Amino acid sequence: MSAKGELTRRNITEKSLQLFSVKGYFNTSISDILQATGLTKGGLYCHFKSKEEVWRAVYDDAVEIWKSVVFKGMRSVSDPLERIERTIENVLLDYLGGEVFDGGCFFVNMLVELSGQSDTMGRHILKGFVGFSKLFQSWLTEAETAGLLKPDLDYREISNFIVITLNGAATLYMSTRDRTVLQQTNDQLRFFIRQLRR
Amino acid sequence: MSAKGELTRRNITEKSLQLFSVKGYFNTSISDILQATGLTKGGLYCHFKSKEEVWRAVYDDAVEIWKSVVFKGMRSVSDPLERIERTIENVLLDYLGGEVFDGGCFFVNMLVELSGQSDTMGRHILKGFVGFSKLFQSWLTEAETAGLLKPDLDYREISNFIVITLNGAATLYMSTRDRTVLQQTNDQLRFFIRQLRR
DNA sequence: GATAAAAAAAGGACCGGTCGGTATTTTAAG
DNA sequence: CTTAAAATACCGACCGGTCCTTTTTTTATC
Repeated sequence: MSAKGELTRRNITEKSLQLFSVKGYFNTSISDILQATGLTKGGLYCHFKSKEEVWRAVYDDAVEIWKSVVFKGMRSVSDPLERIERTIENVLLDYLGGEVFDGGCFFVNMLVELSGQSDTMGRHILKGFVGFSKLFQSWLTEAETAGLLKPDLDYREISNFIVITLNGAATLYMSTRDRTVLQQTNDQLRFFIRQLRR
Repeated sequence: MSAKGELTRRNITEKSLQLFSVKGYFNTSISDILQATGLTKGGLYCHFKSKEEVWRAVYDDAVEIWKSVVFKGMRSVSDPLERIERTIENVLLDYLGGEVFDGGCFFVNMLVELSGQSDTMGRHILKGFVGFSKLFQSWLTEAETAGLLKPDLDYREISNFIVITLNGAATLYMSTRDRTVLQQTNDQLRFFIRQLRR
């Protein structure tokens, strides 16, 4: 793969990422991608052997972009509960509010569209959300060993609740484009997290 | 419209409702609907003049079904805060947990798929969610006048938060089919509501 | 209640266009 | 001169929708 090849491949995934975000997987056609990239079919299928393979590359790219926004400067936050608060804020204000992807949250959109349609793709996305919840769980455990938490909390339930709320905010913000939705959700979740402190 | 016509029309909307719920709007083809109903094109287009019109009829049906599940026996609940709790429980355990629609929540699925794709359809769905939030707001106002609430609460923010959480639970349950997600979300929201009492 | 006219429902062939994907050829870079 | 990248033409299948015909149901008349 030459330098030029690498470049067009990146061009394909970048443009496809926005198309999939806005139009969804099924309603984005190969022709849409060709038009956006300025390629022809031969050019595209030289880099990917199917539409689904384009999607997988797009998904991997999207994960990297998401991580870079959501965990920005997170290493320096030592308090695990504050780390959770900051991550939530990054998701809501920087990732969603920053319109990182044109059509809202790529992952939520794909989860809704592809769950029950494509087992493999659906599971692929779900794994990401489960991993996100598990990360919160690990931070809560960290907080527990540091003696920061009230007793008898269900870390899985709490983590799932956070992820659920973030997902819900993504769908409502995508359709309303009302920033107060993000700000208010952030306020509510911050209050929720602070209640966990002993 | 004759008696028989009414019957097949209902047959079309019933089958299409499940198809749209599971496969989404764009990925459900007219052929899918024909196969599910046992009709041919002439038969279908005798009752609806386009795919979008089928969808609108399906949407109206879905609203009625949703209402009948979510507001079941709600008239007899005089305490507005309990009414909110009961409605939330109905959404989570009866509507979502009861698998009223095969593919999860028809409305959330459609909101995600159609927002930004079809302005008219997207707005149509969004209006439903806004109305749901406004209903909670009116119940909170009712609770306020009855002296049940803590002071200085933002009813719009609270109502949106409930709707957001319900939407998030719908997406996560649809993809996991894990009932504990519903039960735990219900617990969290009930706790949240009870904190509002003075 | 039988009968015929009118209307509704359904069938089915067909339309142009688009779908994802393939095979072959041309172009350009190393 | 080799090889990767891109262009082009093409494939069968399917898309939503139209048109016209046939069948069935409803309605009006006797």
